[in-house]
Amino acid sequence: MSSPKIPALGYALLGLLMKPSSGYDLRKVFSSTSMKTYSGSPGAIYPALQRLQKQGLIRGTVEEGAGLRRRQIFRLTPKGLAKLKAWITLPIAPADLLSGLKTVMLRFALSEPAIGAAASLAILKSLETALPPHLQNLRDQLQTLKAAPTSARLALECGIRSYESLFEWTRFAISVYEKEGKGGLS
Amino acid sequence: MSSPKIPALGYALLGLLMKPSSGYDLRKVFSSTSMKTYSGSPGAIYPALQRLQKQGLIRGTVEEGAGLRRRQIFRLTPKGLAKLKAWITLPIAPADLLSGLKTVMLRFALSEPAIGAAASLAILKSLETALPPHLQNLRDQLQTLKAAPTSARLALECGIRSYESLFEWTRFAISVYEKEGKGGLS
DNA sequence: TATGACATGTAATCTGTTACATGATTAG
DNA sequence: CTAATCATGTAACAGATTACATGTCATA
Repeated sequence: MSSPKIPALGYALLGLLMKPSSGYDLRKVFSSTSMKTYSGSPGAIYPALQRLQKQGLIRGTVEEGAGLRRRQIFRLTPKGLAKLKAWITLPIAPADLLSGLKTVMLRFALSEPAIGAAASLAILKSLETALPPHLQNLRDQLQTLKAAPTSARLALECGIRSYESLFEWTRFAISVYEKEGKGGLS
Repeated sequence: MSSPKIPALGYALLGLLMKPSSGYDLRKVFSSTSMKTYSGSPGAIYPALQRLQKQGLIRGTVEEGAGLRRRQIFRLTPKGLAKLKAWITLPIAPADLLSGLKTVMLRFALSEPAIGAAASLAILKSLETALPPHLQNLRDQLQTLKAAPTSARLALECGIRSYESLFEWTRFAISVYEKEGKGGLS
């Protein structure tokens, strides 16, 4: 009925808007951090903000402080926060692993400020169980490439190593959260 | 004058067409291997093939063998092969590292069959020199995040680890090619 | 002859890129 | 006063996704 799919950029914006910001602020975040992947071009951000506002997920208010340039500050609405939380807590599908991990990592990065450490741990645990089958998949593919050019085999091996490294990171991150839990934080 | 930019999917198709194939063959490759990232949906592939043909980079011929279904086989033209080679040998820009490595890895995977082992080695060497500054960048960013939520810091650390693992792979791949070189293989 | 897999495509829609346009404010 | 930067946008265009449409061949 009422939910036109929100693209990755939209969720990135919702996540950043947990702290109220202007479009220009958001552009700066995108272009100064490793979130560049989500594109900081004005032609993407401003229309995206308008769409989110039209859907009632954010609300913009024009600042009118003395001597200030016209600046519109956007804030999450309750509905927007709910959408964001729902997206973050989505189960991790095998397809999420195939199509690059940017999306999953964005969800993880936002999980703690948006929901809490428990949600972060949940994502990590489900990553931990989703990764081994996927790795086995890739290793099987490598077997079928014995006759392929060296560069093709090496490229696949690069992918395998990167998922292995991701797996190790996952276990490390889990241990961080479990120590934190003992310490009584959050 | 005559070169409308070719998107990643276009180059992926050119690369696969070093071995003449039909659109359906290509779709199967995309959906059965880890090249799924380049989308194997018919609505993307068939228009892309038409564009490449319009640009004179590939040429399709309808197979008419007895009892066969209508199948169009596409082949690289000399112009298409030249374009592919030019793309593969492009210098590796810092921006290529930021925007995910899919593109670089595709170029590497295709480098050997398209050009030869020397081209593969060249890509690896330029990766080896491009990576350390980028890694330093990421580590600096991590320093500025000391006050950020744990999950945000961990996410960045995941990125760092994945680039470290890529760096190790690069050195490994270089050693593979250098051994091969000694062995006298092309 | 009806079903399902093969093989190719088209149409509507959405999003992002690129490049440009606009106006306000500060620095020299 | 002029130039640069801040801050926001718009317009034209290309490409991808989704869903549907078409026709052929093999099998039951």
